[in-house]
Amino acid sequence: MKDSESINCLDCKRSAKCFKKLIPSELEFINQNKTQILYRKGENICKQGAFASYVLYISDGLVRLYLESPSNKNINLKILKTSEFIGLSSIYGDNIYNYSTVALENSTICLIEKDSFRKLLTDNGHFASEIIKWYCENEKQLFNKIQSLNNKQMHGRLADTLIYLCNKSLQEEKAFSHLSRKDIAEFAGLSTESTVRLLTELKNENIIDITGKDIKILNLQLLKEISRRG
Amino acid sequence: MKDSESINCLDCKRSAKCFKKLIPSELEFINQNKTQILYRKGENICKQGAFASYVLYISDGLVRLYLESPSNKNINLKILKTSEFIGLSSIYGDNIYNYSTVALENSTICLIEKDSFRKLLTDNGHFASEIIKWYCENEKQLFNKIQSLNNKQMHGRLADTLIYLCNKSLQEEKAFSHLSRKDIAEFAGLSTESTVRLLTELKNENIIDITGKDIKILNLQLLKEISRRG
DNA sequence: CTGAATTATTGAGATTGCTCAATGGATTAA
DNA sequence: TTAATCCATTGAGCAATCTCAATAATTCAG
Repeated sequence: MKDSESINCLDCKRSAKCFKKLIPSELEFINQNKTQILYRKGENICKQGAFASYVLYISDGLVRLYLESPSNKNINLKILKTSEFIGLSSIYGDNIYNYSTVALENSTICLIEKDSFRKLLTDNGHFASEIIKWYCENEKQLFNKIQSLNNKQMHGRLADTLIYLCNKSLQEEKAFSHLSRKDIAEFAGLSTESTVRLLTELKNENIIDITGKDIKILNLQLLKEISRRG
Repeated sequence: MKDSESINCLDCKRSAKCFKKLIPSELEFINQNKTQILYRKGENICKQGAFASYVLYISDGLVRLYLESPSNKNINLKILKTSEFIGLSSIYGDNIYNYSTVALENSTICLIEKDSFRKLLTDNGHFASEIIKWYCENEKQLFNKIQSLNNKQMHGRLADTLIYLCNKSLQEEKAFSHLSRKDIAEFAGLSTESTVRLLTELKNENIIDITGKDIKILNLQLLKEISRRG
């Protein structure tokens, strides 16, 4: 978090690819219909089930997205970074968020009026197409998650999680420093205890290196093999 | 399947809501860039991993959509009916299908050139918005699936599956008559044997009624309670 | 109609991964 | 610094669910 002063969308240096498809008047329109808010580390940016009036855009920050369940057993779906959207899935349909998000570090979020966002979608097919690209990629990730949860046992699931969390862009964000063992477990769909046990195992086999909270993959090939075998 | 003669899109009586957003010249454009194919019961309409050049549209039929895994353990995601799309998630991104589909009964499928479909999306924001509506609904379903698989045990998962498969529109299609116990199990993410045992249990408790392949819910309230409790 | 093949059902034992409990380490507040 | 709290780790037992095997029922081809 560098500043909390509201940036004009036309000057925004952290704008997503889709915004490049807008003409100046449309960008100005968004600018008129957005608010910028600073969320502090640990604060919920949106809550599953809550009324969704805005599409959220991460102007600067790091966010964990997860599904809640009545049984108090959550599932982490992804870590979102600067220039990513939250809540695109609530543009149409029920007017509620389908998931919760929490700020992993202080984050500046742009709240864009949903109605305004919709107007841009209908007015500008190029903009809408970029959003559809996002949905395509997003769905692929959800399919991966489903396959991981349904077809793999502990080892495979944790391997999938580690491969995801160690990807280059999350490494840059030092994602692990913001995640507890419980968080990692909730990515893999495991109990915290099982996760700890497996992590120790992987460390002893020199497949990963653990330094404090940080985890580094030493043998990616082998980890991928574990993921593949399930 | 009533006929296999290619219908002109402008005359199509089974067109999805999004097509209503197209102007006649755009409909004609689709008409020029589509082919219609009859798939017989049991045939694969698309295969996960295969090259995806078309967006598929069910002109008339019933289709099961599932994810495959190397371990030969599949997951059924949904049953698609007349006027629904297959493969919308492959419009952008890798040029491959992310899932497989199989015809549950003889089905007439329209294959629409992907490039043409994309052109309509960029040209017509209202059309694109309808597709985005589809994605929103679709994502919600996937979240439900993830929550069901990750947070619930056998009873809750099977309850979810039965509630889904017994919904009014699938009832009309006699979905169960096309599904084996294994298919039901792969909806719930259970082994076939566990599924059979649980079904018998539910029948003995008069929560469902089993007549041949058909299953009817007798006590929806209780089934929902089982789903809720997980 | 009849055997062959597939699908459904049931039982018993094996396995996976969870829960609970205890302990140690780290971080925070005063 | 010292509690107090929270998080991480480890062990042991237990519960959920799968796998394997045997049998019954159904469907299908000729």
